[in-house]
Amino acid sequence: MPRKPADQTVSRDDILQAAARVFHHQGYHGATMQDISAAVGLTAGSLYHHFKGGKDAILVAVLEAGLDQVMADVQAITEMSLDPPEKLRRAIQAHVQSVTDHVAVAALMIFEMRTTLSLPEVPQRYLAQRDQFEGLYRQIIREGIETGCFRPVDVGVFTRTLLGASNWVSVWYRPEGRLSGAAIADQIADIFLNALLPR
Amino acid sequence: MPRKPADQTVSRDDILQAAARVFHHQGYHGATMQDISAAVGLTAGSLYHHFKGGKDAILVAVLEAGLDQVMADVQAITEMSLDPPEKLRRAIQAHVQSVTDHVAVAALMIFEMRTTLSLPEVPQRYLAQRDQFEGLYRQIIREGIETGCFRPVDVGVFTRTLLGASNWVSVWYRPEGRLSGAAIADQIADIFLNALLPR
Amino acid sequence: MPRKPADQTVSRDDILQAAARVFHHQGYHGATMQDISAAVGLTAGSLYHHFKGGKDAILVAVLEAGLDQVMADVQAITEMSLDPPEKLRRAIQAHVQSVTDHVAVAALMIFEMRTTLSLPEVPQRYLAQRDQFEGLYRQIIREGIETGCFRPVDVGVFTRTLLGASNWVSVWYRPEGRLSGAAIADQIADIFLNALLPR
Amino acid sequence: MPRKPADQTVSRDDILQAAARVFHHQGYHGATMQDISAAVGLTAGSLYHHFKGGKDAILVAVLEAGLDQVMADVQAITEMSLDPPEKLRRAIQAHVQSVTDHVAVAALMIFEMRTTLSLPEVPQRYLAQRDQFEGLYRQIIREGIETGCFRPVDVGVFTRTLLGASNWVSVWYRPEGRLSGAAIADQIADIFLNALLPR
DNA sequence: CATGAATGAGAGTTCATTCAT
DNA sequence: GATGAATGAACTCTCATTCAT
Repeated sequence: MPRKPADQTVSRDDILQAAARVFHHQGYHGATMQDISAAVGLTAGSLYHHFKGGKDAILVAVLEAGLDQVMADVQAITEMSLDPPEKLRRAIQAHVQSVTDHVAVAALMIFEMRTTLSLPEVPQRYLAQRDQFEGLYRQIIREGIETGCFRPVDVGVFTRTLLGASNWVSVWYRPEGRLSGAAIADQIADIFLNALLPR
Repeated sequence: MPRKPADQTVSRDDILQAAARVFHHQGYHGATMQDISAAVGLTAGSLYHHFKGGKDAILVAVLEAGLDQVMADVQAITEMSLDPPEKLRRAIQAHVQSVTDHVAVAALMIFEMRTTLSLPEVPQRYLAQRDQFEGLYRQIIREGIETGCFRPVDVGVFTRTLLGASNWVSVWYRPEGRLSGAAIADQIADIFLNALLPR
Repeated sequence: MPRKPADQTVSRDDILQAAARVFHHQGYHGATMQDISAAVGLTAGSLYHHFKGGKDAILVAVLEAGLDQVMADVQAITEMSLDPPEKLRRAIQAHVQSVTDHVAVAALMIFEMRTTLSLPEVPQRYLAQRDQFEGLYRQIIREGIETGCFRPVDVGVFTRTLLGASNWVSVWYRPEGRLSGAAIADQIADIFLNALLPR
Repeated sequence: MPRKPADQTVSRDDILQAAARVFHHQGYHGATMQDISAAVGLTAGSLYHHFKGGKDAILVAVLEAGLDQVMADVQAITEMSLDPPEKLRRAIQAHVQSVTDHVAVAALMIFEMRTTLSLPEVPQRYLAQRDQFEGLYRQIIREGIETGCFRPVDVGVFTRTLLGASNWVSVWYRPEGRLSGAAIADQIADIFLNALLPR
């Protein structure tokens, strides 16, 4: 018994976006398929027509899409011919702005990363890409130290400190807040650049 | 890591520790009352003799205990008569070491903070304490800027950047890793102190 | 085994055959409307243009067609003027060969006969025809006993024993096996004829 | 919110018996966990306390228990020192009576044997035991032919014919019917013994 | 005729929680 | 205090079926 003369057909991307929102508000476990389907104007059963894999698959798809995007942004910067400080600054800015622009997805990457994703086999690719992303930062920092632009620091610790701080923005950023995403991005870039300044 | 003092009566603290471990491994939602009770040598039903409130209450208790502890450590430092840089360094060191010493609990503070805790009414006190904790850092930084020890930065952004980085340690720290908790703590303190150095 | 006459219009019989195959492989409940429609080159919804009654109706149609056919074969034989032993032999041969020639349908008659068909009202006619089919055998045997060709046996038990054995062929017959359908049919006829031999 | 001061504790065997009944009446797919649990005086969820494996596991357990039992009965007879005709007679009698005594389970062995059991990996053992059971009959018949007690027949076809007929009893036997299980068993044994009589 | 989007009912399962013993 | 049987609510997922296009 169908109904709904359909305002518009539902696309796979509509679902991904709705799911990101719902997951963000209620958490993966707190969100039901009903919540997600309602957010896109369907009933729970109908979701499975558009998205074969079920709840897990939706989460993974959301995360992969999100990561693909930041990854692309940051990678583009690493391939520019800039000196390490400038490269790092722009990378951080791009990264943080990406976080503020897509808080829902960014938050998911943090909060559903561990237990939700550790069981299945699917997201192996996702985790690999995460490491690769971290590698981009490590590379810039290593270069900067070698060329003397940066003072010597433990690359591993520094990179993760930087990543933790940047990701964390998704926890406290509020679109209606005092500072714009860009402003925050600048500030954070500034903090870490200063931290690397040779004395 | 002793599990059970063997045939001894089970204390409330035994449960808290076991729960922290189980929650850390499987996540709050992935952990069943059975898992927790088994980890402490009881059956699920018996847990309710110790924790009236059930699963939620256990999580909140774990988190509150954890936060109380870090809070005490850091607060003690803020009350010492030290100059802001030294105070900040010691605070960060204490904080990060607390994270590495109790990774399970620290990780829970991050991962179960949002959706798990947003529904009930109980943890209002917990959230308040979190803010208070953040306030300790803000205070130090503000002081440092006013006295000219630190270069001027946006206190809000800086504090959260610092907190994000410190909390994030619970995600990547491995006891058997290359660096000790103390070493990591030193490095992170170093990074943020440098970031505040007036030019 | 042709599946689809390629781009030709789909006939009601195509569906019946495909359905028989699919039901046989996966069982009635294990087979979805998609499976059936795919086997005939349609989408699920389109099946309803051909079979108003849905899945149930398809099964019933398959079974009725199958039963009609065996029924006709066996009935033709009963109407010949042969002595009971010869009549029985030919009936069994026809029946068993019909089973080996249409294993899928024959198996359905066994496996979906009970629970699947007991609920609805439709197949009343089908069940009546089954009884009638059994009656054909009973008649031959009764005649044989009365004329002294067969030793006296309990007609009811004997008939059902015979039917059980013949139907059961659909369970173990393999087209690529050691014995042809005809050979098996001969053997089984032989067994039951011998069983009826007066001592 | 438990209720039920419990007339008696529910045993694993209670469940198996209830399940056999329910499966028999409604078929495996037609039976819900609610039906089964209700038949034993529980709610659906409670079944999982007593039977970890779910619906599949229940069916398999029912079947295995059933097969174990017939197997034991028949095997005991094959080990007696009797001449082949007597051995076969008693085996058939035991088998058929076992069928009439446990119609529900016997019917399940037929009707849920194929599609229901073909998917999982568990019942491999069950299927193996089925073959072994068939082997018992084959052995007796082979012996009888070799010793000249039986006329030569195709052992494979004969055995399956015999098994089909015996199993089929579960389809038409009615406890309240004209003939007792024992009487039916005698008749069927009689039929097949006669069929093997050397001319 | 055929499609495919959509539905809605229902099934199996899991689990926090309770309470008599 | 501890147990374990029992509950019941929820949730994910499947599928026959319908209907606008």
